[in-house]
Amino acid sequence: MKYDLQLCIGSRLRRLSRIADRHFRSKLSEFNITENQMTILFVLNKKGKVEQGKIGQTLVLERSTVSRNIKLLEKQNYIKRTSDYRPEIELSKKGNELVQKLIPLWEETMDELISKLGENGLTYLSKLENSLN
Amino acid sequence: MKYDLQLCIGSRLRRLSRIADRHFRSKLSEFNITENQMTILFVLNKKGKVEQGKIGQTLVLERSTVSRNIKLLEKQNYIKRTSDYRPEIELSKKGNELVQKLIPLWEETMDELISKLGENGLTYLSKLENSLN
DNA sequence: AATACAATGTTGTATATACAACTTAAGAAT
DNA sequence: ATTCTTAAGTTGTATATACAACATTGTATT
Repeated sequence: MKYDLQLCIGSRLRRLSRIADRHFRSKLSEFNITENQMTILFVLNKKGKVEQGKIGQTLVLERSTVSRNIKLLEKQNYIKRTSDYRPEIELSKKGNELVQKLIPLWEETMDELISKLGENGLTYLSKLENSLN
Repeated sequence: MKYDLQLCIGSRLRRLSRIADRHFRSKLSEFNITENQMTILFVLNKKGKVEQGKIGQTLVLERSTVSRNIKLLEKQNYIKRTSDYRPEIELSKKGNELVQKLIPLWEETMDELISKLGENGLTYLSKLENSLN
């Protein structure tokens, strides 16, 4: 083999994302949401009322993934949607309150991860993102 | 917020792994296996007959994930297992033949990705791995 | 050897994701 | 305005993963 198996870029990136997710998830156990749902709530917090598709566009998520997550978040009354088709989504009051609780936890996790990654870690991550598209 | 949402390390690593996976997957459409199963086959190709747990250890995969993948690979007769409990796994003849076909495709994909990542990309990835644990 | 504990494997449940098929609406072209 | 095309949303199916519960087997202690 030209490269060693351990070099497999796919397998390694998958592993890295599992590690990072574990950090975030450990802070979310008391809330009934996932890491992914957290980032969706943050998008809504930042952008206000947006079309559903805009969320996927921001986070580069599949339409189906967004669709299902929206449904899960709505079930817990964290978001509101306007029309039936091509709805606009926004945080509910309850969702807003949740976001206020989540932000410090997310920041703690980011602090943890950044301290692990070191000063240059974020730069490396950005460089990977810039080249991989 | 202390950090910008777009900086979320979890969300970004998830996205990167999706991108890399897409590259590998596009080469796998004619075979009935996934990226993850491919790496498992490669582990078996490299290590020969191993305990199932060793696979998870090598790739840092959950026991349940390995268990289910083994089952899927066995269903297609790509691997053989010895005993019933705590089995030893190895490639079948058919599995070996598949691996021989997969290796060049995997290498092509690695070439693609490495050319995108640039010379330093792999170094950055390694640094991320070394710091994130 | 018998018991207790630890490691390993399996299975159930829930979400993440890909991809395809389908539905519905919006916009363009006439 | 009607028709056509395209974009967006939903849903079905399959795997990836986490986590918990459970089963099985090895190992250590006595």
